[in-house]
Amino acid sequence: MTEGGEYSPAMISSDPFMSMKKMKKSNVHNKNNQRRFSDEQIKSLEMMFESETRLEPRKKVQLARELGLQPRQVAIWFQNKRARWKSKQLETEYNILRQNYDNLASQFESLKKEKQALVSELQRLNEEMLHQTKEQERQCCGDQAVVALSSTDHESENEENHPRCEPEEVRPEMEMYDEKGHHGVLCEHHDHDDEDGYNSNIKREEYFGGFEEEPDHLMNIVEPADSCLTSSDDWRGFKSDTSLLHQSSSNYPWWDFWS
DNA sequence: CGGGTCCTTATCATTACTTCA
DNA sequence: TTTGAAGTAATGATAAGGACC
Repeated sequence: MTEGGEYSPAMISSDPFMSMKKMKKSNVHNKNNQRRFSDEQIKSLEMMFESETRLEPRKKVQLARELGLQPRQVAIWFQNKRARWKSKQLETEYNILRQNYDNLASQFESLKKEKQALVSELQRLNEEMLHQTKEQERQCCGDQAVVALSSTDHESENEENHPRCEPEEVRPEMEMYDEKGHHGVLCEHHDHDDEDGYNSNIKREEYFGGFEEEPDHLMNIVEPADSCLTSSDDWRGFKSDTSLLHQSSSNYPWWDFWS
């Protein structure tokens, strides 16, 4: 079609199946026979749109008269503007949410690593402390060891006749708390002895179990959320749900997953 | 309830611009 | 460097269907 709004020969001959309706449809121009509005017209329309995205009929007619357009054209311009503005808004909001998500995922990863490092450090310190306890027991109970080993009633030992425990000043150091605040006191268990006759007084599996099992335990809990957070497929399917955010941030601290 | 108006959404046709051989 | 075809984004307009009066 030509700029002047006439049916071009190419239009008619190149597509014989094009309906008259469609030919007419693409042939509507304003009174100046321009297909696109002038910069001045666009500027005025934009300004009006900024102040109100919907035009009152009276204003529409007035604006159309000022710009030399049909009221219908102004209405259509506003319709298109609203629709396209809306989709742009959606895109912008999506990008913002996406950026927020990326930041959170990144923070989550660093915290996860930091937490893992702290757990390892805690485990190392526990083992070191255990070692020190053994050393102290060896030193302070060395003389009694002979007596203890010579006893024939080894199985019937109980708390009362078991004075070989740590000196008082050591006990507080043996008290431990895991991440949940569960209290673990070394030397409270006397369930079994080590092969070398030394009662470790600790069920290591019980005390460290939480830590040793932790990777799997943690993964069982964290991974689904993790994969959900990092999977682009899931992301695409993710519905923005602010109640979820509120739940996780206020009612249900996310760090509880880690304990 | 039917008609008119306006809206949203999807789509079309055209223009202007960019890319690339 | 120039040029023309192909691709693409922007834009003005229409149609369908729904909501409201």
